Amino acid sequence: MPVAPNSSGLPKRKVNRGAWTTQEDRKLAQVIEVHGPRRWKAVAAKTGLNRCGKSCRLRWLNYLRPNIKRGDISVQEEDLILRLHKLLGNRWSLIAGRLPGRTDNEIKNYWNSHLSKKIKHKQHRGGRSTHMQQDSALCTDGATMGRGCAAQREANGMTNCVNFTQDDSTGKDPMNLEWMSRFLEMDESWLDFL
DNA sequence: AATTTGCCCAACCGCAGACTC
DNA sequence: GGAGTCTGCGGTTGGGCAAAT
Repeated sequence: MPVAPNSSGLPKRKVNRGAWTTQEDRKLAQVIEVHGPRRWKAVAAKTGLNRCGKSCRLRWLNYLRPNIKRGDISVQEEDLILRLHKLLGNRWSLIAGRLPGRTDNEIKNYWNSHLSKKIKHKQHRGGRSTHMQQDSALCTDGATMGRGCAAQREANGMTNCVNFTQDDSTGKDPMNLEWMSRFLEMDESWLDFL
């Protein structure tokens, strides 16, 4: 396929796509080490890999970033994901922020491949006796969940008990899982009260 | 052994909000 | 204040692999 010319009449540089190679990873890590993980367009340019900024950012956040845990989501983590999803809906980045070393992409994938099925299965078997199941049903259906679901909670003031800001989800000062579990238990009793 | 099916996960896409000039 | 650009997010896709047929 011919490369479309840009406004200057020169052919557009072909953007590299697809899986990252170890050489590309190394180069990206080197550039980020020097310039930091920001100004992604500039980072992408400095790597000389013909990758777009978005692609570099994603690769860094989901794979190259230090302290990333991969695979083997523990029972405790799974429980936490379920509870947080119940509270926040498809706000994967916020959920990931409460699970040190986990990425939003990983949690989203884990939810879509494991937990959503688990919940469906449970509902099918055991009816919908708990509010958890009810809430999951509300929040498991593609476009209707996510921002909308969490936004509704916010509108109801339900997430105001804890300040889920972007800053504290960066992993600098991750809350431990026990603390979060305790908070979620509190939140569940509060939901019962409603 | 070859083919089909289903699952997992990395990566891309489109959008919205934040930021900069 | 408005236009253009950048960043971050959630949804979706497609390749690779293993299990099933």
